Amino acid sequence: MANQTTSGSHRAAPVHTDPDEVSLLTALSALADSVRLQLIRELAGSPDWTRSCGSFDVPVGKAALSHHFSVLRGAGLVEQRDEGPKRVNRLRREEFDVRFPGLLDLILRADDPE
Amino acid sequence: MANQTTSGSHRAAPVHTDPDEVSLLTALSALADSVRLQLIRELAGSPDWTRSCGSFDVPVGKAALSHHFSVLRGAGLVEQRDEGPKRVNRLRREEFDVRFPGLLDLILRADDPE
DNA sequence: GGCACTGTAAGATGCTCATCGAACACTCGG
DNA sequence: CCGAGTGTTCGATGAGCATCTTACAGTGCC
Repeated sequence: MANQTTSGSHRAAPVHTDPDEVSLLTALSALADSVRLQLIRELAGSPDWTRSCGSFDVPVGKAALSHHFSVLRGAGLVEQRDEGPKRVNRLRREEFDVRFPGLLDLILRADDPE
Repeated sequence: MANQTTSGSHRAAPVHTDPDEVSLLTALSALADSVRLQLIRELAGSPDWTRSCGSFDVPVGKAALSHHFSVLRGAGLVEQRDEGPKRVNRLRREEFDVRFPGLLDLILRADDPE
């Protein structure tokens, strides 16, 4: 079989959406959730491809977690790749920033009034 | 009666929230709605204090419309003032931009892929 | 004062979505 | 080949929210 970039996996590849095809409403809806914000921030604090889905400290079960990553993929925010039994993540900084300039920076910088 | 800045109104003044007190999640949630996006865009295209609530071309009844404006006020996006029987609006561009730099510009510029 | 106009408040409804539990699929190491 | 670890899918559940209808409260004009 064609040797894939990652390392041959026989699993169903995760479905990605290019940021260019994402509507503003979709992007905002994806970001308007505390769990997903937390995921993005935590992901931003780690090097690319170093964090598996289960390695995030969020207060939801793994089913919900899987759902959230699906939403983030659909919004062009996260890219995933299978690495052995794990699915590792990468924040699509540049690409997303081209589509929605400044939005990601805003999310990562914002200090909330609490 | 005390002549107010606007012009004396005996009505309950609309409750506003300062953008500084708005959390990122609140702002994003307020923006993650097609009707409210439409309101903001239409409002941005008109001079301040020239648009009454009922003057917007959105596909909802006036009760829902009133609700949406309430959400926008709570997110520090819109300021309202009573002018006679009407309630006129103003987009809080500068103030909101200080709290969330670039966000409003992003919303107003974004061309959706359709 | 009465009436049209404008917007809010309250209650009901329906839909979307975040969540969970359980079952399943895949990978890797013994 | 089994078993532990990882993640997805499915069905169900519950909460939140956008919406509507109806009723109500101001405002201004005749």
